[in-house]
Amino acid sequence: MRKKVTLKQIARELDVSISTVSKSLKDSHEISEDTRQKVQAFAKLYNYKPNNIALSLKNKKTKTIGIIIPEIVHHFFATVISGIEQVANENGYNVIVCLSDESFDKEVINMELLANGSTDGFIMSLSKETMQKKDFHHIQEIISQGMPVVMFDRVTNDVFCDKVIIDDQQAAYDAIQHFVSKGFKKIALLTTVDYVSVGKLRTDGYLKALRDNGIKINEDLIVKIEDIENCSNKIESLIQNQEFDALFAVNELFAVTSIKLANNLGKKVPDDFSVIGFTDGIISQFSTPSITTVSQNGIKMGRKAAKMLIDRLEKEEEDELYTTEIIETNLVLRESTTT
Amino acid sequence: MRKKVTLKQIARELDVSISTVSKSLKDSHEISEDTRQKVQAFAKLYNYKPNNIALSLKNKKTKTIGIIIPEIVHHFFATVISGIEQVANENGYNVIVCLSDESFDKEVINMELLANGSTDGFIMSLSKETMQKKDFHHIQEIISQGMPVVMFDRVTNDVFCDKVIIDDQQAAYDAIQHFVSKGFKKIALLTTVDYVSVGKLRTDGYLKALRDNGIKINEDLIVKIEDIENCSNKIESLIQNQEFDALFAVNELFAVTSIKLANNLGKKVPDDFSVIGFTDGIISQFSTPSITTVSQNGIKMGRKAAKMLIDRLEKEEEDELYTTEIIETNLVLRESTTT
DNA sequence: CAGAGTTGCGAAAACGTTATAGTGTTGAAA
DNA sequence: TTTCAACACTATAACGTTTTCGCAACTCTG
Repeated sequence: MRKKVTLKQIARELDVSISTVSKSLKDSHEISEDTRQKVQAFAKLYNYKPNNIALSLKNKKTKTIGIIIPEIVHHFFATVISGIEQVANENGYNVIVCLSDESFDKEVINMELLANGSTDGFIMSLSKETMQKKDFHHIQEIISQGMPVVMFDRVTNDVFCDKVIIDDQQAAYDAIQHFVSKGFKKIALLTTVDYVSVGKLRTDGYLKALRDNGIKINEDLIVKIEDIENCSNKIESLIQNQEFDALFAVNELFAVTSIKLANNLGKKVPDDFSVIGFTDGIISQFSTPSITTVSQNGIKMGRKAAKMLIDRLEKEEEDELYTTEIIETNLVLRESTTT
Repeated sequence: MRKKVTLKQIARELDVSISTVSKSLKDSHEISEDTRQKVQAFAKLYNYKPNNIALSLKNKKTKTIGIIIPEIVHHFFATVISGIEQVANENGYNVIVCLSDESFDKEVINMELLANGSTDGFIMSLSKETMQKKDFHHIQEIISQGMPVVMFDRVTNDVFCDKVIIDDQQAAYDAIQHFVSKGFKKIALLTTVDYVSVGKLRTDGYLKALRDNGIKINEDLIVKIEDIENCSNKIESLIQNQEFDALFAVNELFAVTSIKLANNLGKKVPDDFSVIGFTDGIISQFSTPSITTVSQNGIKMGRKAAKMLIDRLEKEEEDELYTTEIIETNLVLRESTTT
C-alpha cells in the first residue's frame, strides 16, 4: 500500500526544509533552479498532491457548496443539482448533498453540521415542515455568521438572502390564459394546501387569470390536496361530479393521476377535457397522452443559484444587497391539450 | 456578524488554557467541577461547535463518502444516492456527489481531487467511456493508497473491491421465462451495444432463456441500439418488418419508446405484443399502459453499498477479502403484459 | 515533617499546509 | 576593509483540534 506522500516526507527524503519543498512546488523564485527541479521531479515521481483538508484549514475556505433539498428522487431537484454541479465544477467547487426528507429537524441538523467548517455556503430549498412551522432561525443563524445562502424554488420572504425562483403565479396565469384562448371557461384546479408556497402562488395565478377574464370562480372546481399518496378519492369525485372542460394541475403527479383516473372513469383526455401540468419531468414526456406542461428549467435554476453563491463567495466585500432572480418558464404543448 | 467561536477564543475570555477548555467540554475528570461548568456554560452561550475541518485533519478521517456516478437526472441513480444518504446519515457520514457525465476524464479528475483528503472512501458506478476504454488505473491507484471503494451496478472484474450488483443475467432470464410461461415464442430483444456491461449481461440472460426453452434464436428479433437519442428508426423497423408476440427491453426508455411507436404504427400493447422493461422508474409506473418491468431496488443497492463501505472504514484491520453482493430483483407486473 | 500520591491545570506536539520573517553566505560597491 | 544587497534557504507561526506529558500545589501517611 502506497500511502499519500506529504511535504514533510519529501523534505526529509531530500534533506531540505518543508518550506523549501512548498516553495519549490510553487515555483517560487526564492529557490534555486537546481533545488526546484530536484523537488519537482521527486514530487512528480511520488505523485504528490496537496491535502485538501490542510488547505481548507489554512485558507479557511473549503471550495465546497452544501446543497440541502427535501428529496433527490424527484426529477426537478435532480436537474437543479445537475445545474449546480456544472457551475461548481467549472469553478473548482465540489458539492455536498444533504436530504432533509421534508423534515424540519433533519434540515436543521444537517445545516448546522455542514456549517461548522465543511462548506463555504449553501444552496437550499425548504422542507415542507420548515415552511409549515415558519421557523427559519437555523438559516438566519448561518447567514449571520457570514456564510452565504441561496434559496431556490421553495423560498421564504422571512429570510434575507439571494433567491432563485420562477414566477409561479405568472406561469399559472399563462397556463390558464392558454385555456381561455382556446375557448375553455370551465377550468378546474388541482392544487396543494396553501402552506406550500409554490402551490399557493400557482393557485393565485389561476384565480387572477379567471378574474381578469371575467370568469366566475367556482369553488367546486378547486381541489386542494394535502396527502399526495391518497389523492385519488378527491380527484375521482371531481371528475365524476363536476363538469369542466379543462384542468390545471400544479404538479406532474396530479396531472398524470387525473388523466389515469379519467381513463378509468371512461373519460378521455384531451377529448373530454384538456390538462395542463406543472414541471416538465419524465412523467409529462412519457405518459400517454403526453402532458402539456409549464416547464421550469431546473438546470438553469441550479446554474443560476450556483453562480450567485460563488460570486458572493469570491468577492471579499460583504454585499448586503440581496437579489431574487426569476427564471422564465414556458408552456410545452403536448397531447393532453387540444390544439 | 457573529463569527463562529473557537477554543482559543473561549480560552482567552475565561483566562484558562486551550487544553483546559477542550478537556472541560469533553467532561474530562482532569478538570475541576467548577471550571468545567464555567467553560461549558460559556461554550453553550456562544454556541460553540468544533470545527469539522480541524477535526478531519487531526483524526485523518473526514466522515465523508464520495459518490461518483455518470449522471443524477436519472431515476435509478437518484434512488441509489438516496439509499446511500440514508445509511450515511444514520452513521454520521456526509456524502459528496460528483458527476462524471459519462466521461472518463471527469471521472478521473473528480476522484483524484476527492481522494486528496476530502473523503474517506468512494461509492461509484462507472462511466460509459471508462467501461469502453477499460482503463481503471485511477481506481486501482486510489485503492492501493488504502482508500476503500465500493462499485455498484456498472462494475468491472478488472478491479478488486467490494461490489453491489443485481444479477442482470438472471433477471433477464426470469423476464423471458415469464413470457415463455405465457406461451410466447417469438420474443424480440431491444438492447444496448455490448460494452455496456449490464446490457451485455441482460442480453446473455435472454439468449440463455431461449436456449433453455429450446427456442431458436432469431437474430432479426435482436436490436442493438448505440445512440439512445436516435433509436426510433431501428425500433420502428423492428415493429413494422418483424413478427413477434413479446418484447423485452433492457431499459425503461426502450420499453416506453417501443410502446409509443407501436401505437403510432397502429399496434396496441399488450394486445398485439407484450412488453417487459428493465428498471422500475417513473416512466414504467406512469406511462399508459403502465409497463411490466424488472425492478432493481436502487434504495436497497445504495443502502447496501454504503453499509459495506462504512463497515470497511470502521474496522481497523485491513481486510483483503472483497465481496460482491447481489441485490434481488423482481418482476413487477403491470398493464403492458397480458395476464 | 519528609516523602508520596492526588488534583488541577498548562505546555507542547501533532495533523499538512502556506506565508512571513529571519539567517548565513556570497559578491560587489564604497 | 567595511557595508550592503542579493541569494538560497530555514524557522516559525498560523489555521483549530486533541492528547500526552509535565509540573506545581495540595493532601495524606507514617
